[in-house]
Formats: sequence, structure tokens, C-alpha cells
Amino acid sequence: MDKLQSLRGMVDLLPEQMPLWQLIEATFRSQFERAALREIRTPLLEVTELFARGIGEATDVVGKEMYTFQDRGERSCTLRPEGTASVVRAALQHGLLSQGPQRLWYTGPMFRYERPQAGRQRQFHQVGIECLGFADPRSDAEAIAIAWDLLSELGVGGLALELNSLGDPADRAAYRTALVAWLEERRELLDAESRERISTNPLRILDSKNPDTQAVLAEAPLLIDSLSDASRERFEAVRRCLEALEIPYQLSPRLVRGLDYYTHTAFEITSSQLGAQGTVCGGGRYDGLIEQLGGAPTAAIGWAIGLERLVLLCAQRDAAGGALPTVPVPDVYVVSRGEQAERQALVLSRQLRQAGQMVELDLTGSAFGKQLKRADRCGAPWAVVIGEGEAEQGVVLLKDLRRSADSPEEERLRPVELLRRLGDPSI
RNA sequence: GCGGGCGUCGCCAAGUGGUUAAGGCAGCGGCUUGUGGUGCCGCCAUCCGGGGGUUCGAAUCCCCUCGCUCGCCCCA
Repeated sequence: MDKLQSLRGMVDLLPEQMPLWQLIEATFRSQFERAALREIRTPLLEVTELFARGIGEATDVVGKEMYTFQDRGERSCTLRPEGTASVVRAALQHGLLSQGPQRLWYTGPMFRYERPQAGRQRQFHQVGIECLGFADPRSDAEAIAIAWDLLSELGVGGLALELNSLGDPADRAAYRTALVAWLEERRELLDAESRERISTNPLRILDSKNPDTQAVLAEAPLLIDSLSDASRERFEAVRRCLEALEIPYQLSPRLVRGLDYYTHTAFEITSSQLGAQGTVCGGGRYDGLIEQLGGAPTAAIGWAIGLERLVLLCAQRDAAGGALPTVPVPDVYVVSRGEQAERQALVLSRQLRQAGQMVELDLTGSAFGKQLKRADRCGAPWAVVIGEGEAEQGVVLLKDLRRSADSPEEERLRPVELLRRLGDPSI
């Protein structure tokens, strides 16, 4: 295939798909506005070090999934694989946090060099929020509620909120020690990959998909049991808030997020309707990240939703209900023939647009029959026809395309009358 | 990085060794030089993702390669 085509995992969004995307975008904008979040936009390209330091050198994302290259100034640059590190960087760089806590949201493309599959591409889109400078357990619940309500408002079904607490770094270190000791005693019972991970990333073993390993793990110590009293109380406070909000959740003691910066509350919202990549929203608290990136110690919580996955869910919902948003159809289709008429049609189209109408102007110069056929097919309710005769008389022909064949409705009007007529919704 | 499935026109799709590769949709042109939804006619892949091989002969068999797709891993 020597035809030019997009890079692997980079997909085009075609006009037909855009109405659904726009509906989703409008929905989250409105949702965020009502929650007093403010939008922030950051560059797609950042210095590599931002992600190495923020997300963690040992993570899969940093270790093997980033688009990293040298720019012409010999700087190591990386296409952002997620939004949180960039938002924190921007907040620090511009001193946003010195103005108090910040509730921020963002959306845009992210890049991860992975093997594409259902619900996963190399360039994909996320929408997310980052609440910087909020430590109260209520902020965890508030953030989760915003995600939950957004998904509910979009009507996606089959959702489940999975919740866990990772504790603070000291809790995690204590747990890690306990878990490694426990695993070492049962090394022979684990699959090969999990055995490797005992030394590299033992917490991740808990996520193993291997059924035999899972059976062994059923008895493993739980992170929850290694939590300090303070961490445990904090987690319980978050749970009480969710209960007050009547947001159902299930505890997932095995839930370990893949980015190093998470602390305390970690959660995922999954859908049974997504195939293998079932997570539509993931997030949690990252109380250490801001300090890690050079700021003062600052508590924070955030999440991200994968838009391709959300679109998939909404499309399923709509396919079932039969109400996919569609591409808008013009109000008026303008047909003309003859040099003078064609020029008048051009001018009239602009006037109609300035008056707020959606206008498609036929520029083909083909026979009236052809132009009217296109007018009909495009779905517009009205056609305006300007021929040589009309052009000379300074009138236009307004045709009602929705009339049946036996009572063709057409009317000669002066352009000013036409503008008034089409501008009036009562016709 | 590792597995499975697939690859014929913009889209859907027949064809599975034999001379010119069905059909439908969309598109374009036409059917008494200016009037639409139907209808009719015509045009629209010298070529079957690409390369090599087997064969008298391949889109149909074999090999390689690229791509798409689903899954593993990981994540949103």
C-alpha cells in the first residue's frame, strides 16, 4: 500500500462522528461550569523529564510507551501521555497555587505508543479534572461525584465505581515489605511474570489476570490492613461522603493504579459494555506529586475520562435507543444559473447567513434539475432559485421542498421579503 | 513486545485456478437549452493491500511484507 495514510493508532474523526463528540464536549463543559471548575490548556509537547519525574521512571507509560524525541535544539521532548503532570507543571510555573486552591479541567489529545485495540489508540483523547490544594475527604467525593454525574447525564449504562485506598507512602512501604515477604514464601505457586515482579513491582502482581495466581492471592495480605489509623479514618470519611451522595461503589482491594503518583483514594469507573479495555474513568489522590515537581507539599485529586471509550458507550446507548446525533442540515439550499443570477445568489447566501440561516450555495453551475435534486437530497426544507428571469426582475423563487408533488408550493419574493420570511420561525 | 482473525472500487459485497473481476449504495453525466423527491440510460477497480514464488494460466495455492482488527500486557 503506497497510498498515504495516517500513522498507526492515529485516527481521523470524520464529519459524521463529530455531532456525538460535540454533544459530549458540550455536556462536560456544562457540568464543569456548574461545579465551578476552570479550563486550562497546556502544550502537547513537554520536556521528557516532566513525565519521568511525575509519572515515575518504573511505570510502563514512561518506560515503554512515550513518544520521545530530540528537537532541533537537542532537547528531549515528549508528546504528553496524560494530562496531570502538565497541569501541575503549568500551575506551578504560573504561580496559580499562590492564589489558593485550584479546581481545573482540561481536554485534548494524549499519546501513548501501544498496540491499538478496541478502545485504545496511540493518539487518544481525555477529559479530566485536577483539584489542586484540596486535602479534605469531601474533595475526593466531590471529584468522584462530578465524574459519576457526567457519565450519568450522558446516559451510559453498566457502570461500576471501584474504590481503594493506597494509603500514604509510609503505608505503602510497610505493605510492600509485608507483601513481598508473603509472596516469597509462595514463589513456586506464582506464574513466571508475577515471580519477576516480586522484586520490580510487587503491588502490580495483585492485578494479575492469571487464574492460578489469583487463587493464591485470595489469601494475600491486603493493603487496607497495612493502612495507618489516620489513612484508614480518612478512607472511611470518603466512603461516608459517597454514601451521603448515594453513589454506589465497591471496594476493590486489588485496585492498584499504574501511575506512581497516586496516594490514598484510587478509583476506576468501568463499564461492562466496553470489551477488554473496560475502564472509562480512572483517577485518585496524588498528594506527593506537586512537591515531586518542585512545588510546596500540596494535596490534590483528579481523574481522567477516555473520550474514545465514552463515545463508544454513548454510541451503544444511542444505537439501542435510536437517537444518535446527526450532522446538521441546511435551512436553505440556493440554486442559480446564469452569470448575473449566480452572482446574486452568492450575495444573497451571505445575507441569509448574516441573518442567521444555515445556507448551502450550489456552485456547480449545472442544470436546474441537477441542482434541485441536490437541494432535495441535502435535506434542506427550503430552496431558493435564481434564474436569469428572476435576476432581471430582482426577485427570487422560494420553493418549499417538503410539499408533496401534487401541490408544489413556490413563491416569488424580493430578497428583503425573503430575509424576513426565513428569519421568522413561525412560517 | 507477544498471540488470534482479516485485507476485492469512497462504503457494503459476489467471486475460492481458466479468456473482458457480479451487484447494491454513494458520486458524476444524460433522458425536448430553466425546476426536485421516484423512474430510465450511461460513466465510475486493465485490477483484487504490496512484493516474490508455484502454474500453460491466480483475486483465488505458497512464502515474505505492510495494514486493519481483536486479545495479552498496560491504561483512559
